[in-house]
Amino acid sequence: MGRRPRIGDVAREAGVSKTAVSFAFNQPDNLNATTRERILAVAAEIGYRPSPIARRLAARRTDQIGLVVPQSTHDIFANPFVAELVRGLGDECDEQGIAVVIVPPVRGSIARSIEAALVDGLILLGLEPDHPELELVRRGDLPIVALDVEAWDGASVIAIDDVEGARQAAAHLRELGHRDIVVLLIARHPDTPADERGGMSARRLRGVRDGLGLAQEALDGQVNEGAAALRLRVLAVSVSEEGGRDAFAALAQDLPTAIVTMSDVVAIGVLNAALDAGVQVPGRLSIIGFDDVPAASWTSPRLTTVHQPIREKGRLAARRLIDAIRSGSGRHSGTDRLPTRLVVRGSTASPPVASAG
Amino acid sequence: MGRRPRIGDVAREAGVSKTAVSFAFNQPDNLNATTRERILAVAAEIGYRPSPIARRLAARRTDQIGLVVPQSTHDIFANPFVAELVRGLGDECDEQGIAVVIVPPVRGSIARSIEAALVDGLILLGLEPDHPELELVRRGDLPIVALDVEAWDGASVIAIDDVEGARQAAAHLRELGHRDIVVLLIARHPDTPADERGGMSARRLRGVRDGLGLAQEALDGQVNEGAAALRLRVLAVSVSEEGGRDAFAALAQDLPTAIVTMSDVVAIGVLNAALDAGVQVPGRLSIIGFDDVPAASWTSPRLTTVHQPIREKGRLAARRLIDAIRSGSGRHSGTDRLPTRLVVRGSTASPPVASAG
DNA sequence: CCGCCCCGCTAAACCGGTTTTCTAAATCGG
DNA sequence: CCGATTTAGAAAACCGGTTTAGCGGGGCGG
Repeated sequence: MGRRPRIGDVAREAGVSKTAVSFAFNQPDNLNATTRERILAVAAEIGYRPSPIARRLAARRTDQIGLVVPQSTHDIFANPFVAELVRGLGDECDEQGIAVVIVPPVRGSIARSIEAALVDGLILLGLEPDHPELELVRRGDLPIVALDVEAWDGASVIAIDDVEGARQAAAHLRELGHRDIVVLLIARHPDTPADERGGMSARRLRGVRDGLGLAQEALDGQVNEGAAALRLRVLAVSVSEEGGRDAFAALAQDLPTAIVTMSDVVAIGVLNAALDAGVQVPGRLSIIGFDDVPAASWTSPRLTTVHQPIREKGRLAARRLIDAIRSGSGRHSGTDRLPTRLVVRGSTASPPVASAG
Repeated sequence: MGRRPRIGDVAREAGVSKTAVSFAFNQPDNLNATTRERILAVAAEIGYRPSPIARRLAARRTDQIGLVVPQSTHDIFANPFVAELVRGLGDECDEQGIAVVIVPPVRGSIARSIEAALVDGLILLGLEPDHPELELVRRGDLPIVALDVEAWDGASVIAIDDVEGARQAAAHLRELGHRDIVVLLIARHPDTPADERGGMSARRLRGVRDGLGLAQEALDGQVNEGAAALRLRVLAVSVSEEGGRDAFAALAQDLPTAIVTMSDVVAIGVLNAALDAGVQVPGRLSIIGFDDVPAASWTSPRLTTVHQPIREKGRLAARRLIDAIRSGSGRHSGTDRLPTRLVVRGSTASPPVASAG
């Protein structure tokens, strides 16, 4: 008899039916006050608590939503952006009594973890609509909200104005007079050299080229003749401080006058590596971040960065998803595009007057 | 017929029993290869996918663990410590195919959210064993791991050497010659003025007093006569950059020469407020953090702080919890105490020679 | 006094799977 | 050729609740 008490145990002990016990917990008004009290007393006495899983099975809802991420929890949460996003999700979910569960790939397969996820809906971060492992999601009936994609059939999209943000960043550098610039894109997979073909990186790169006044066909961007010679290099790095440090190390032999990154944490890595190497920021090297996470204004110099409303993004994603879940249709759609803006702080300045090389 | 296909639909369509369908997915060896293929083909065709909830009900496990936090997700994730902890949890959980769900209070009640949590076990953060709302947890049969408590009956504990860490921080200040020090404790609830009675704050405060060579009875710590006059003030702040800024503002009229905090994010807030106010760090004001989150070495000056192995703590918590769940007994115990150590960086120095007042 | 409705509760169906028990047919050894 | 195993899958019980349909009795209006 050491097992967990079930609803039947309470019923027997209180001399009522299972229905009555269920009513006592969920629809008290269906019961005479005396009976209800007796049932609750018995339940308390034998330590009965309705099983959450059984409850959720019958209710056909889990009251949980999943945040699907393309990499391990370890890697993903190295980016302060994600913590901010979760804060935003929490704003909406805590209020609605919905729990957030993290859904990273399990043994390399994101399909597997989604398949097993105990959720009523999904928020997709860092995943493009044509991702091979998402066939199941595309055909499935689970409501989803996709973050930072161009469009997603049958799902709501929360995006930002990537192109404009990147354009402003690049224009800022151009106005300062930079002619030797490196763009650090985000490496989706460490093996993929860069992701210029589609998705967020492509959009932002387009914005950078536009802001620099470059033709878009200069895809490999070696040396490009503008007014003066303009040199644009593109690298892909992993999204972490380490990634930024690695990029700096790789560039140390032939440092540009400005580096524009697609993530503050990468920018911070570049900044720290530069400071460690005795390279002056912004005197010798200008750095631009992206996201405007809180830590972007904790550095010295504080980071010039493209601001996006991360928490608002999370809050909105949760709200759209919950709406879709409640409406019950499964398929839904619509795009919310949130504004970006360049925040000029201390990590950018004009390039050094005598540029070697 | 627009409803989601169930196991029975597949069975009927394939001309087999529900058992066979279940076997096809879970115990393929029990089935003839031909039959299995046919079942899987039918399942794929009609888009059948076993219901995760029903599965988990029958299995009597959710394959989820909860991270119970005492405040809203919004507030909790403002502290980079939490993101680091989650990274650690992920190291273990991702590998084991266990999902992590965040369990914040729902409408102010943490008991309610725990009651509804779809989990096999809980990790308790920032909660003391005598918390009034945890009666259910204490009596319940759910395995739990408590973080940063002295002891927890029937549960595993992962803790650090708080006292020694705080002692080292204080001793460091004493050696530098500071005689006017403020300690910023963590305000558990905004209304509670300080939490000196028990728990982590009490332990760390004890460590600080010890490191300063003060008698422990000087609990209200106004002015205290040591070798030279030693002034120790204690404040409680909320754990966020804002909390640190607020504390600085409150102290601006009567600034100490050193502030020791119980959280890096608070220290960063103090630092930023000081820099904004033109107060030199560490020249005029020394600041010590606690935790050594990554951001502690992103500031300038970099933060002197008490290091604790946060990710290791998370990893170990997850491991202990999963072990307890697998062992099935429910009750378990044991304490892992992880080391702390003072990391001296740039935010501490000797106090200014001519100390006004 | 009769029929109707409402109250308070029960029995049974249901949520959607897994697992145990069991049986018919096929295989095996002797 | 016969009894003992093994194989392949079916039937039914089970996981632990919620929900629907329904029933007996009391109060009410007519």
